[in-house]
This record gives sequence, structure tokens and C-alpha cells, in this order.
Amino acid sequence: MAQENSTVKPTQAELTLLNVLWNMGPATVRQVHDVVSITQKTGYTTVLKILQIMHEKSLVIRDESNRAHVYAAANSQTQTQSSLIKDLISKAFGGSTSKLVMRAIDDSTSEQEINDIRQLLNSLEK
Amino acid sequence: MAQENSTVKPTQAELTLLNVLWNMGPATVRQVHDVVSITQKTGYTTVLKILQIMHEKSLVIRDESNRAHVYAAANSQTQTQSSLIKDLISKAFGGSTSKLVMRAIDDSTSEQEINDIRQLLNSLEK
DNA sequence: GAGGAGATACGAATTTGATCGTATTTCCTC
DNA sequence: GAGGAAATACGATCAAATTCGTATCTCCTC
Repeated sequence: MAQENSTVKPTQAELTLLNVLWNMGPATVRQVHDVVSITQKTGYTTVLKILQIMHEKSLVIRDESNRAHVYAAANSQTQTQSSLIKDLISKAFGGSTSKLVMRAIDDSTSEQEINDIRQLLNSLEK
Repeated sequence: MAQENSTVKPTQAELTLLNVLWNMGPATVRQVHDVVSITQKTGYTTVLKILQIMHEKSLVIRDESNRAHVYAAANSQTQTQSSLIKDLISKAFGGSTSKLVMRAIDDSTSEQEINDIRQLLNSLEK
């Protein structure tokens, strides 16, 4: 069986592009580059190349029916976030989700964040 | 001012060795290698080299008073975990800690984990 | 103090990620 | 259908991470 999507961990640069795609929805290389260029000095062909590599890895799908290919994230943001968290938990938290949660909560500094988490917890308690 | 410890993100291989050092406490290359060898087929000089690089990066400190140098993690496991979480939150959760916490909780499958987290939350509510 | 076990130091090869220049292709527009 | 703008494809370069072979050093033991 081929490599499952959920097991592929995007690299730093790939994650940057995925964030753009999740925000914009399906987009051409130019559209992605335009957005990325706002915060980074990345060349057009660099974005193109990374998207091509991501396509090989099945991190994105693409519609080639038009001259300018349209790329879209292959996996949802939620799926990817889960995958990244799982990876971090296994490598740095001895596989313990609760340890990660504890650490994240302990580190929370912003009042807003603390309130958000508290609310989240309340809703869990039903 | 020099590079602060908390901003250095250990690589995959480095994190593996740090986990060993956190578990064992200060240890020689041979001791670290013995532990790592149980689960991986990593050569002795590879472990040595990585520890040397980590020393250059100040990820570990070492005691050179004996022939076999004794290495120890420069930062606590907690500090490093915080640093890694912070990095993940900024890159994959739009900077929102609560989003990461929510995702981690949603992903929890083990009954034990869920209980641990619930207990953690209860203690927070005082 | 010679020999050798066992340690560190050093340098090179390999792999992967990231970047970009250049070549090539495609498709309007006149 | 020729020209050119704009896209993709391709390949090379560069840096960082990982790995390990070999050289060198250190210190115990006889």
C-alpha cells in the first residue's frame, strides 16, 4: 500500500504554503506567491517548485485543466494539525497528550487565551 | 547579546539524545549510545558527533574533567517542550494556544488520557 | 615506557530542504 | 501563424542534518 496522506509531515516551507491554501481555498501558483510575497521575499519559481514537490508527495492536489494549474491542500487543516501534534507528542512528550496539554496551558500568558481555554473546558464538562 | 537558549530548536536527532539525557541525567557518549542503540542502529561516532554539535549550539553542557566527557542537557525538558509547542502553535495554529489545546483534546482517544486531562482541568478550576 | 583499549577530533559523503535561473511550453492577440 | 506574455518543467546550487570512517590522543597495565 502506498504512503498514506496522514503520515506525511509537511516541512516548514510546505506548511507555509498549506496555510495560504487553507485560507484562500484552491489557488494558482501566482495567487499563492502573491500572498507569500507579502511577508517573505520568496521567488515565484520557488513557490512553484515547492508546490510541485508537494504534489509528488500528495500534500496537495492540482487541477491541470487550465494553463495555470490550480492547487488545493490535499488534507484538511484539522487533519494536518492533528498529525503535527501527534508527531510532537511522540517525540517530545513521551506520547502523553495530557502532558502536552498541561504544558500548553501552563505556558499560556494572554488573558484571552486563558479565557478561551477555560470556556473550552467548560463546554467539555457539558 | 548571544543566542538565547530558549530560541534554539533541537533537530530530530538532537531531541532523541536530549530525551536520553533527561532520563538518565548527565552521561557519557558511551552511556547515551548504549541507550540509543536499543531502539536504533546508530553508530557510536554518530552519537558523539551530534553531541559535539549540540555542545557548539549550547544545547548541552559537558564536563571535560575526565577522559570520557560527561554531557548534560543545557535546558530543562520543560523549557524545551515549551519552546517546541510555541513553535508549533505559531506555524500551524495561527498563534492560538487554545486551538492547539482543543485539537489535542479532540484527538485524545485513550480513556486514560482523557481522565488525566479531566483531572488536570479540575485542578485548574481549583 | 610499550602496547592497547577506548576516548575524542576531524573530515568527508549522503540526504533532504529550499531557492532560483534558464529552458521550454502554451495560448492569446494581431 | 508570428510574437510575446506568462505558465510549467528542469536542473543546479547551497545549506543543514545525519552518518560514519579514520586519525589522533589519553591513560591504564604490565
